Amino acid sequence: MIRSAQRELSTVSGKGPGRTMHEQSRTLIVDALAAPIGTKHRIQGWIRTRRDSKAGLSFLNVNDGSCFDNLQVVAPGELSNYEDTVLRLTTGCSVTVEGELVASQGAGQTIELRADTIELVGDVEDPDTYPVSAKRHSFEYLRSVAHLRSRTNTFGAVARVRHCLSYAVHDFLHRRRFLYIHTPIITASDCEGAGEMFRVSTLDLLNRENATEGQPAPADYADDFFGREAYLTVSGQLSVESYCCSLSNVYTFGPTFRAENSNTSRHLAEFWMIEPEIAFGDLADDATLVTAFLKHLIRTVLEERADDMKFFDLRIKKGLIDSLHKVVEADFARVSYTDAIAELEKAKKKFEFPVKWGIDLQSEHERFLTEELYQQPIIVIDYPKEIKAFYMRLNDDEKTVAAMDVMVPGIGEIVGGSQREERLDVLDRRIDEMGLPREPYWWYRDLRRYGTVPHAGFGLGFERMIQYVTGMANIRDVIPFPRTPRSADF
RNA sequence: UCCCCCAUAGCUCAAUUGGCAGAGCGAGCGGCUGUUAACCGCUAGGUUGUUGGUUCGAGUCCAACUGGGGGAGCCA
Repeated sequence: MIRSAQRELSTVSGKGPGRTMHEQSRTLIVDALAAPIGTKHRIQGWIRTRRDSKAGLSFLNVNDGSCFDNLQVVAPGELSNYEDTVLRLTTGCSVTVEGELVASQGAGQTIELRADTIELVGDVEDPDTYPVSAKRHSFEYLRSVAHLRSRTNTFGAVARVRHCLSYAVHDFLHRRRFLYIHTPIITASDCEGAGEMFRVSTLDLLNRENATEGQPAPADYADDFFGREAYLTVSGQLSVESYCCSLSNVYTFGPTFRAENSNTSRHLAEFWMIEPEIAFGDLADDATLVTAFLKHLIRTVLEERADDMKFFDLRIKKGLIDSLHKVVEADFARVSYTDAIAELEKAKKKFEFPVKWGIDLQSEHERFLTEELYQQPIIVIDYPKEIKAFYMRLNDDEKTVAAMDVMVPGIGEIVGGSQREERLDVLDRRIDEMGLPREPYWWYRDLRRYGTVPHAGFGLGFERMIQYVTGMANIRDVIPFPRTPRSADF
């Protein structure tokens, strides 16, 4: 596919036989901007703006997504197609430009490409209705043209930061000898216990073969594809625990699906989650890992995407870079749930939800703790067992479990984790207490019957991390094509 | 799912008590200029989200629906 697409493109630009990517004579703009003056380049990208000078030349800002900055192309009036092509280029047109890098006479940039040839690859049908014209657009509007919004500064920057973070996740864990485990997307029973699930089925619910008189027949999952009910995963954790109990340090990084009817700026029906799991480790190890992990991600983005981060700092959230630097330097505060409740009770602030030991922390409580009291990311540990999942390890006080939530200013909860209950008798007791059936967990319980080990892990919401790092207010703007209730366009 | 708010030109928004549909940006054309948030002039651009209702008359008032935003819950 790529080969033929390249051939097509090469034909359009009249450059002879097709080339594969690595043979291509194309210079990406990120490389062109770093190349020495006097070198010749062939660049390809999309026009951001065109400015004409009646001194007989035009300026084209061209972007190809390889970095934040555009390359300024100077188009001399002597070009054979200056009148009929260059002067008709509009925002969004794709072009191939060959020329020489020269020192720029203007302000805004140090170098520019003086064009020898400019070829129009793809025209813009109607500049008046081009959806991402050269003006400010609201994020709400851009969501309705999600197929084109990556051509804007903001969404290009988000995509590059997203890639950088994604790469940094693998890099950090790989270097610490974690193995990347591909846990299943389809799960066969509702035993993951993390909320509403999407059903996976090949049954035609609207046209049952055995429907009679408009009366639908009852579902019989024995006839379904898997011969039983199946769902999209809400977490890879239980699966990855099994690999943890043999390969030691492991992680998942994949799509996750929640059918919750959540309509907020920090929920998606389809999102990506990173779930490391460490063997022979406890909650303290888990907290140490998550701290180093988050710091590494932030540090990497600040270094490798300085161009995009500068933009976010300037246009999206003032002071963003400073606050991220502080996070990298300061240690995260670790506070027990019990102490956090005490702090909230002491606080002069009036909360809508009254504070009392045993309650789940509400948004307003989390915000107060991380944004006002500590003013940095905090790790709250040891929650009451009643408000946490069955698999979390029961502490010696018999009242709390070894759970942790990491909350950050502006987002709230970004990580949820725990030490897992490795004692079969305690696990069984907890399953019973929560009114869950033991049977579906047979394999999970097996892990505790055969060479059980203390282990712990956490789940990091990848999009929330991107939000935190970029300052983007809405989670729908940090994933290419967001899926939310009543919305699955593109 | 609950509460509040919104829907008018390609986009962002105006429109007086219910009385002729407006501006800025973007776009097209022209002028000026090694330009870069350019600047100056002209032009085009509308079934006011959908359906129904009240009224002599509805962008404006009422109802339902659809879509969107903010907050809450659930969570990552």
